[in-house]
Amino acid sequence: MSLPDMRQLEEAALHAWEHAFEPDPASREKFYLTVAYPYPSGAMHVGHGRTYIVPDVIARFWRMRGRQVLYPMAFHVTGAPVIGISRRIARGDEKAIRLYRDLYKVPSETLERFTDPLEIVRHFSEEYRRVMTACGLSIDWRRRFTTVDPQYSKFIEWQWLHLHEGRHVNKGAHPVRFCPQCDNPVGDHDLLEGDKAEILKFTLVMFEWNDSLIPTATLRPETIYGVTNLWVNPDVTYVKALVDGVSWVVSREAAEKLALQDHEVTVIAEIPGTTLIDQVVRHPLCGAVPILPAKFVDPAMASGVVMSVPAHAPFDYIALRDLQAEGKYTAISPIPLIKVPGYGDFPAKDAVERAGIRHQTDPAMEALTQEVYSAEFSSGILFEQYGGEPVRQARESVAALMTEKYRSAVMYEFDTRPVVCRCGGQVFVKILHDQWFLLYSDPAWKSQVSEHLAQMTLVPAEVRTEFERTIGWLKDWACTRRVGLGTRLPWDPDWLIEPLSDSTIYMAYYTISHLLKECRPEELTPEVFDYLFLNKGSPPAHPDKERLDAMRREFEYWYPYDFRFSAKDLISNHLTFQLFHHAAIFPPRSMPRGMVVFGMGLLNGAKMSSSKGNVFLLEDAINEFGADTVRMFLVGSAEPWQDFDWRNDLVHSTKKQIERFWNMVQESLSAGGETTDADRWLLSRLQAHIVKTTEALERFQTRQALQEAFYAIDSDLKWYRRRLPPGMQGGSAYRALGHIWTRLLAPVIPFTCEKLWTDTGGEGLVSFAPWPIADPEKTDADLEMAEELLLRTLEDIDSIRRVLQITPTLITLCVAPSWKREIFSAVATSADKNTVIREIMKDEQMRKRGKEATETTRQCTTLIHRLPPAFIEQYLKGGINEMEIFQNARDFLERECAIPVRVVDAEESRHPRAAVALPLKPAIVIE
RNA sequence: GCGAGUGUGACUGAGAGGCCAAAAGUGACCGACUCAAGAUCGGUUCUCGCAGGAGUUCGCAGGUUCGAAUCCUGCCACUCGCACCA
Repeated sequence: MSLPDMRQLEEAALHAWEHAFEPDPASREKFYLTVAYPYPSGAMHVGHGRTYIVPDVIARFWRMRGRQVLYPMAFHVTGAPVIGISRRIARGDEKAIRLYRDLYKVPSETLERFTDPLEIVRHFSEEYRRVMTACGLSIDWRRRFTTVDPQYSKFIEWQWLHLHEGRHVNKGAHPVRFCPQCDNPVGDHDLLEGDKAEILKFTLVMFEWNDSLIPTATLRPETIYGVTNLWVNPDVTYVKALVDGVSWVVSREAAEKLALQDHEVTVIAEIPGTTLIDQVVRHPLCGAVPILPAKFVDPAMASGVVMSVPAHAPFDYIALRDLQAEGKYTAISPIPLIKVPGYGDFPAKDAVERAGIRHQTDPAMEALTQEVYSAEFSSGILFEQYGGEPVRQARESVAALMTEKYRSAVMYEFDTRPVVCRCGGQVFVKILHDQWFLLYSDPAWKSQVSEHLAQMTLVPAEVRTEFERTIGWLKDWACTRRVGLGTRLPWDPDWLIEPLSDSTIYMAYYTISHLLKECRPEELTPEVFDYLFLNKGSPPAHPDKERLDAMRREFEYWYPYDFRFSAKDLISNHLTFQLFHHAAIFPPRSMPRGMVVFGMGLLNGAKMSSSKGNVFLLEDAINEFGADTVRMFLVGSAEPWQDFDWRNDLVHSTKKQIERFWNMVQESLSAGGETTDADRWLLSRLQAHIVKTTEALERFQTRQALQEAFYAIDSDLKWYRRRLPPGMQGGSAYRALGHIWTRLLAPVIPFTCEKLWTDTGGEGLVSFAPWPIADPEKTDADLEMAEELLLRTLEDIDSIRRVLQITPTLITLCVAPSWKREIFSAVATSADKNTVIREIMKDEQMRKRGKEATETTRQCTTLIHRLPPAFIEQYLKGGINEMEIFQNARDFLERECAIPVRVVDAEESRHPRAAVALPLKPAIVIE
């Protein structure tokens, strides 16, 4: 059988598909699906392939179901990454150049132009489009755009004016990780060290010392009432600095940090730690206390000075105890202030003693501190004289009081240090000003989103809890940037809109993007978009009202989108953000309907990663295996939401399977017109496969669909061929099957099927051919059961022969007699297995058989348990005549067994084994 | 650490209280066809068994049930997310 020339076949199909997938509003029902548009900063690998191919399979399926299907694509180019890449390439960074030249195979003359960031996205978006087309994606390329198109910017401006009006954006100060060397905030992925570090908010408690203030940093301001002393590290050099005009004493490091946190700082003098020891300081809430020496005080931690609450802080307790053991400061005793269940007056002391800790440096100290802190926070209550509030509340109220009356300030610090930037510099906390925030923390907004989420279809269902959690967890999002590509904030043009924030409702933009290209950007005022998307106001005085109305119709027709497809790592940002923005901008009838969340990709068992070079480029895969093979492998190796593993050996075998399919359909073209039982059986089975394939695709189960549409039919054909009379190549059903089979597989392997469709006499493109519909008339359950019975019997014969050591010369099948069938039916229909035997024995004929009858009842009970319920149900309907089935199939059975086969009624046989015959399980006698 | 999810035979992966020794595909082995290799086709692939059977398995340890890969509890391992970044 000649194999298809895939390349030629692909070219022919691509030619036929040109402009075929450019849907306009129609009277038919629509199906609008979107994917997260790519950021084209590198070449596509096979992982990307799946992201776009799975939705394409779904798109093609619904198109064949008669829907008007829209599958658009665009390119996300806003943000900073390409700027970084172009800089690295410009400065000759080896690693970047290797990645682009060797892995992504960018020609050197193109690479030279990559010093311009726009060249990078231009190059790769062209590549994306080329490769996506080669994959057979049924995308409407007329609607393609990039996020720096001037029309798109107008759309973003419109959206943001609404967000502003709706009070969803606000300006504020915000602490961020900041690298003074880079002069920029640093994200997680920019850190060499300390990527787990969180920013903690300390309260600076101001102690007075001579003409200066000594700020001690604490997370527990309420413990001020129990302060017995301060701790200062005698080995550290402190500084006296003017902070906003007031003299403070802090560590040198602290002075630098404070300068980044909204303070004007001038260092005046150095003060050795030793100078501070034994000095006396005052605070209105605890009176005068001395400064004591402690080595554990870290100058890099917040202000470098801490207050000591030995009753409640294990570190403080043990440090004081150690000093007192040397006979120093014996006059100081811990001051309790919090009542905690499970502890005495001095929780720190209890904890230390319970844990048997002897020394400050004991590694268990951290955990112990945490234990005491959490206990006090969750169930501690301040003593009456300190207000009697639970710690939880007191923490807030005491901090507020100190800020208001006692000059306390806030200082941010990391919980773990050091934090190091990719450039090697130390990272600090800086307070950014004038930053704009999307107020995702707004409870009203959150609940609006939650309510909508409850009505959405989510696939797989398990992701719902993750979405719910994300909605609850989201805090305000800093949504503006100073650097990068993007649209400027309309009311504050010094800021650029952050790239995740400009990609939230662009699915609406697709509906009109092809028509917008004709519009001059300056015509696209907010009123125009209000009219288009919100049906607000009358059409503004626009030079081309007809075009506006055409756009309105597009939007009204397509929106809302039916499904959005995206990888699961986007749940906690993009996928949830877009719900917030839809809720803020659109009325309920335009809200998204569903989302499908994908798993991640592996390559030969290891995580795919461009930076590690562990990628397989999609274009290479297509060239090597053919687009259909790549498609079939990607949708067939795992369901969309599962992680999948690209393995070359499995891809190879996928290619062979497509070839087998091709051969079988070609072969079916020459099949004869005779109709045998096997043909009726094949058609009957096919109806079920049609139903199951359809249901699977409706649920996005592409793997399941392929299992039914390919492997299940394939294995039916194996049996079919076995059943055909010798010499017969294939009957009428085989021929009919080819025509249907081609359509069932068309969404997955459209290139191959386009050609086969033509060959099998289909009209037009298979891409638009009607999806097969199961014909219940063709289903014959009795026939299917008869074949199943034959198969089971053959298996039984086989398993006997395997253990048998004689060479058999004759097989006798002994069919169960009618009285056994009666018992079988009685057992199968009885509700109570315990009384059934009594019922049976009421019959006189059965009583005569005595022990034989009870034994048969027992055997039937066991057998019924072991057979599929559907099988038994069908048997009870009465259309099965075992004797007839086996008699009719005698030729077949003899062929299979290669020895004579006799079929008799069990009662006619004198062989002792004949007695074990049961309905659906004839006794087999091999001699 | 916190949150969500996953853990099945050599591998990928069905399975959602009795049809389960557990689908399908891959791999491996054996046969057929070939001068031969490949492709293709047929068979076998947990252990034992001279009659269609029995035994031991579904991350680990318990529990519920007449009965558990499937339900519950605990533990272990892996994946994803934890934000100013696409």
